[in-house]
Amino acid sequence: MSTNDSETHPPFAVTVDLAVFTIRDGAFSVLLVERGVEPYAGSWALPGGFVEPDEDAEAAAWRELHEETGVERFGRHGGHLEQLRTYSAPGRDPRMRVVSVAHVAFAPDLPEPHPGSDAAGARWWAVDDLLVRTTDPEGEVAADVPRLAFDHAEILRDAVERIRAKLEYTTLALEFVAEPFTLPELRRVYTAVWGTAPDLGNFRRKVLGTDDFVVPTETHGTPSEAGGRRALLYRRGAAASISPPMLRATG
Amino acid sequence: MSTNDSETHPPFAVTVDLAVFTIRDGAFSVLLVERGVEPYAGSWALPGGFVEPDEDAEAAAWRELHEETGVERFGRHGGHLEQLRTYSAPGRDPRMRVVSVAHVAFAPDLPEPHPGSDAAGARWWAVDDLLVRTTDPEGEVAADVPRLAFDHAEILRDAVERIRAKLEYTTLALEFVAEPFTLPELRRVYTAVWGTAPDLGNFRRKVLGTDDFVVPTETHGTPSEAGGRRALLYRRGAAASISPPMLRATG
DNA sequence: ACCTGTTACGGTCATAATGACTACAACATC
DNA sequence: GATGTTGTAGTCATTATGACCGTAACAGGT
Repeated sequence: MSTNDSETHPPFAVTVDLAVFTIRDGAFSVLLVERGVEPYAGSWALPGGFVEPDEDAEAAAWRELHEETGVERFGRHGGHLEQLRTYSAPGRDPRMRVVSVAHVAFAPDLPEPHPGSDAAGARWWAVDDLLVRTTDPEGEVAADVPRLAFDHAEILRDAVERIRAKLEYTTLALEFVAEPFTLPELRRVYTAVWGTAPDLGNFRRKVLGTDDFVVPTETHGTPSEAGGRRALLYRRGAAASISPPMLRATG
Repeated sequence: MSTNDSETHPPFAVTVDLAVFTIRDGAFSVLLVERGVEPYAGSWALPGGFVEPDEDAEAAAWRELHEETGVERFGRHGGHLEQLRTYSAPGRDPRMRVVSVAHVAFAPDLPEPHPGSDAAGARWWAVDDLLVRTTDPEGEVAADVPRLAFDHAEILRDAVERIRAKLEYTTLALEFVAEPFTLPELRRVYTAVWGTAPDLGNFRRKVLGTDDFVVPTETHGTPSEAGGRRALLYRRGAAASISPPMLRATG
């Protein structure tokens, strides 16, 4: 703000919306709440709420995340929250003029959420199903997969694309796994988010070749139910970016 | 927004701020306005203003851009405007609670701006000077280089980094030049924005090797004052991304 | 103890892309 | 026509990638 100080400044409500992601049973999943009040009562939407007078948008996002999922600020379990972008179309909320600062958050397999005060329900949904439902008119998904309220389908699309892109050139995939973790576990993050599995050997070479991406431990993981050799355990390294980037399937 | 509908929603003012960039005399430059009213009267700031009830943030950004610079929506001269991020710290404006949706815009060498209604002045500043002034306590710059009002120094830093990064993997550099243009002209964009000059031959190889980045014409440019061979003229191609990216100096 | 299926790990090899150069062509000016 | 400047084209070693393959380590059954 800088000019027009003496003019009227129309009042807005400012909210935050959250696209909270995790990997559940190998599926890239997002948290939705079932709205208990109008508008869109009974519909599913991204969790969110109003920004309070004494907090900025990110603090509000953390607070809402806690209220909706019981998640504290992520500890050594990993996890990440960042601003996505702001949605401000005049008609996006039928009640009044609402500007929403959308955020993206994700963490390793989070607990089942418990609905907030005025939400009728809360659960994880597979991202792919939601995207098919909201994009493809006659996509093949389970009948109970919902459409999203407000402009949340657009927010979800943007959030997913942001995460898919950021996996390429940052180490954010680390925030999807709990320490300690194995390389195959980390690879499963990329597989779930991108929908395609990076080559096993090449993935190892890239991750281990990037300085301080992961830090090896001395111990080995527990054998998976399917048997097989036990993988070495790693911890998150301090590196934040990958260069050159690890690109998704070329096509 | 989704939950807590029945609670109070504190009123906010919503503004847009613009970081408008261009290349002037080979220097990466940003537009600032001198504030004519309190707070920060006499200080320099990014142009901006309040969002009106019937427009979204991007429309408000276009409107403010026009009011401040006289620039219409960019025509065949190139140019680009996109949302950067939203700044919402409680104390960022001393008068009241203001949330600002910052935008980044740029275009080929724009005309001299004419100050808006309640701005005392408006002019282009070299980005490097401003960054030195606001970052390095005792940096070596001309004495008249200002500090920025509000949190605009932070916004400027974020905007600059966004543009520098986007030049690597998109064709946005094209929006800094007017058609038709020569490859050396296009290279000067990268040189100005990054502060380092990409190798001449390698730059050619990359640009010409990227499908539909630029489209050659039949004619040649005018000889520069320093003489030398006349470069071939090109037009902007339809390609939007560069892959693999063109990276800045490795160090 | 041995076989079998499964998973992790460590390599190879051709190909693509890059960084650093060098040689040459086309202009202006003296 | 000599000289300086700038654009264009090509070389070559190095790096990174994609697509493999072979082997090691484990579980479970026979």
